[in-house]
Amino acid sequence: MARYQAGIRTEARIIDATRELLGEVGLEGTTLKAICDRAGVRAGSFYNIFDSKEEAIMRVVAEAIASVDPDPQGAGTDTVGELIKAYARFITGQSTVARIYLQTVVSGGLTDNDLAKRFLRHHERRVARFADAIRRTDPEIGVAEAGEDAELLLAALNGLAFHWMLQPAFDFTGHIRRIIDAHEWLRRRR
Amino acid sequence: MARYQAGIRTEARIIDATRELLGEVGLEGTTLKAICDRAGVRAGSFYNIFDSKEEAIMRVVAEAIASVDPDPQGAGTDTVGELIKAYARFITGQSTVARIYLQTVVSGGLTDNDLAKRFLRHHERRVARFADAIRRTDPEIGVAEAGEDAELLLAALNGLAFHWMLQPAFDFTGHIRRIIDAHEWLRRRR
DNA sequence: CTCGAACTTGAGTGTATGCTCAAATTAGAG
DNA sequence: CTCTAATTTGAGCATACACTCAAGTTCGAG
Repeated sequence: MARYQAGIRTEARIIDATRELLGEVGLEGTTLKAICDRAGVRAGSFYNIFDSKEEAIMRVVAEAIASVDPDPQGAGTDTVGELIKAYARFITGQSTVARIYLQTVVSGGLTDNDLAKRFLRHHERRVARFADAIRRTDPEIGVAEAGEDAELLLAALNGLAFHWMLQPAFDFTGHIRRIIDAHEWLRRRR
Repeated sequence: MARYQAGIRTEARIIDATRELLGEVGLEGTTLKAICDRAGVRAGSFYNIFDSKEEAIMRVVAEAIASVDPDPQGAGTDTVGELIKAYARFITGQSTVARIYLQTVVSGGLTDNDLAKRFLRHHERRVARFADAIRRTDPEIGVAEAGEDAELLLAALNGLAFHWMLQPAFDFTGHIRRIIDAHEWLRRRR
């Protein structure tokens, strides 16, 4: 834990370097050497501040999770459309953090139990947020149905985000508009 | 390349071991030692058959990609509902291969250019397959619109599959049914 | 300015990784 | 059975990995 200004600056450089590397080369390429080279420090400095490389990585992962919802205070007032647009802004606006979110959190969870648990808790909060927004617009639909709608929305959003990450020429925002339209149409079914 | 029966058996054991490990511990845990231990061979035997560890892994990845569509001969005749159900069967019925598909192919693509290209080609074929099925049922809709619908369907399917992989208690098939229903409803809009 | 705490370096540790290679063993054809 | 090709083993190579540690340097308070 850094106490002097110098240490605090070093800590920030290490976190920045870790974030960039996770976004560029994923978990596998984010070695201690790569982090230290990019941050301009030696391993001993790194371990003066962090107990392990994993600690630095989990800091960046936690940051990425926190970034998906840029407006936690909006809970209880926002609409589904606003939530969808906020997600789209996150994905297209902060591509490094978004890449870390998708790659490390989502798929890292397939092989890492801690990451899996962390992501599931986060996902549940996201589903609940969307379901609240759905029921606020349509109070007559049940909690379970709203939850299912929220799951489908989030699944589609995540799937589109993956495609966009792989192929930046993919028309992500166009498909986001279609999701909003489709959601509106399905509302009229009720 | 194995020529005698003994070598052919060894090759199969290595591929089986690689597949299991990729499904259980992902790319990072699939070390040469782990593969050889599980296959019951030494490294020298491995390198008598494969040029590199990567060659064995790409064999298994190619197999996973080929497995997503269990019925390539159905192209031109199948319905969207059938394609969706086939995907669901793939995900729930072969969990090791499905896990490899999602984890290695889809998200591995975020950091590996070869995997990314490979997956994008595969994804385009999948989108085209779904779009064909959509237009077969609704010939009046345009190619572009059918392609967009197909993208959304596949995005949602992939997103749900990720959730199911992370949390087997998640009601994957229930959500698949809702996707089929939603798709039918959106057809009636036209 | 001094002095102790914090930070940084450089050199190293122990272990794991993918891969090589020569000798030993097995397989398969005649 | 012989003999050659194929396969396998065991021992090792070179390198990379996360991390340690003592000495040197910088920081910050008094």
